[in-house]
Amino acid sequence: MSGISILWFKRDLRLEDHPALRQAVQLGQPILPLFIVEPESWCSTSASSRHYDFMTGAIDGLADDIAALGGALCVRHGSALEVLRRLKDQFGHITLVSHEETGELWSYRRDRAVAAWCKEQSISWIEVPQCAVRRRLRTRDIWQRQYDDFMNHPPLARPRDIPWISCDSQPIPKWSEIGHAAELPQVPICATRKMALSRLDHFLNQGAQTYQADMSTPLKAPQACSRLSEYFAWGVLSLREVRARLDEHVPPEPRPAFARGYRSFKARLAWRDHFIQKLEDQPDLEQRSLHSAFEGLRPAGQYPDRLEAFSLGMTGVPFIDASMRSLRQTGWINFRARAMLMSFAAYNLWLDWREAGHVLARYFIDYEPGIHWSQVQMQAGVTGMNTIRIYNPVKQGQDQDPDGIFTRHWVPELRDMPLEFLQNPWEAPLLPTQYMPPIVDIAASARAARDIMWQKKREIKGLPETRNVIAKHASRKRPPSRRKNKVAKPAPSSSNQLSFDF
DNA sequence: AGTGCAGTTGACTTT
DNA sequence: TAAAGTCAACTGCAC
Repeated sequence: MSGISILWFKRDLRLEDHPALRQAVQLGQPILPLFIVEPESWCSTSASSRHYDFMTGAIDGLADDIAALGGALCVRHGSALEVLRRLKDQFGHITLVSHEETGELWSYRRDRAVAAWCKEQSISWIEVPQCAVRRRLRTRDIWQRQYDDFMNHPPLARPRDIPWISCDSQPIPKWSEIGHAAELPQVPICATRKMALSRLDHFLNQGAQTYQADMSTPLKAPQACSRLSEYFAWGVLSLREVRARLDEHVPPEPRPAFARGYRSFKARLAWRDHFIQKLEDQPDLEQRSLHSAFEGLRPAGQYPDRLEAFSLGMTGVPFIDASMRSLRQTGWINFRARAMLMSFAAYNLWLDWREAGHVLARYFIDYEPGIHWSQVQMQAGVTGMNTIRIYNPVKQGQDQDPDGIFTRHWVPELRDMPLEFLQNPWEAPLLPTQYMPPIVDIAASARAARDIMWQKKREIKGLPETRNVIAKHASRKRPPSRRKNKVAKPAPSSSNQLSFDF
């Protein structure tokens, strides 16, 4: 039987270390490389023009790489099922090969529809994992071993002599023709593999040295962090390639700081798959609280003015506004600031986690559904298994931006505010005239949120659902915190004896 | 060189 | 990846 293999690219836009490509080559049939611009994807509430621009750039890069090997990427626009139907009509016998996607709910449903269609048409669809996340994971107990097994396998070399075939391609639509969300400020985007590799080099030789010290400082984090997340999100770079490079790289000056940076970074790579696995195990993670007790706690649509102020960085809380404006303008901010922003939205502003989560998703150029919704739920305290962490934006500002340079840069209204009151200008003897008063009382709102959240936590303690969530999703690495041994007290020296310690 | 005391530090617990 | 509270040990200082 003479058929073709369709290599369906999704969020795996590369040829290096590409398990699905390897699989397609092994089938021995001509390979049609395909990417589908799916309208459903781009009318998602989480989607934004900056993701689209990045995807477009990555597609261009992939098309160039395929062209360099004598092939041509076929780009089609439309629903995946429709596009695949037409290709089936055109080519007759097809085999579908792709990576196992862990994405938003619409993509889960689309994959189920495609799978059903394949079954009905007797088409074989081979899905291969491209990271350590596993479909139908039975237990979290084996997670660590499974992660190591995958990551310790050497990256797959790009196959030689790929038997490409091609068919006519469609132009990629403009964002205005396909997107729903309002256009955001333009951010500089370079989605090429070349840029990804140059950032990796920079991290290996420079960033790693100050990674741990600077990653939470908004002013220094952009240089100290790897800045590879957006490439991971679209699969321009694989985690395994990066992990391999880390392991073989010799620091320029072997110093403990580099070793610490590498170790810490590697741990974060592992956390990535750990969080994506949660979405794999719970495909509606973006819509439903992991623990049902927290559903309906903060009704959506309750505070449209607060949501708007949050989105624009106009809350009157300096470090929140500085972080939000910076994120909105650049598409990236360090992890700690992300956590703080979500905490502020969920606790101080008491916004529904989905509403705030959508705003952040659209801003993050590196939006990755599995990490994002796991993190949003965790920071909003609705998983039923993580502790409640309420950030104090005044304290965070003082700790993370001690000189106030970052805050003043993004909130120029406070240019002349003395450092002492920069993070809490409402307490200054001379109130700012340009800058708005805070839209909520930070201390009062945090206290109210804390009381409600801990009350809920007490209510659900030990319930079957609570146990189930922990069994299904909790990390097994650390056993439940045990009381540490107290330092043995020295025997109380009975007054004057034995005290001749000259 | 000890005693009493206020203030600080750090480890640990609670929310 | 939090912040606030508790408690005991420690520090500096006056006497």
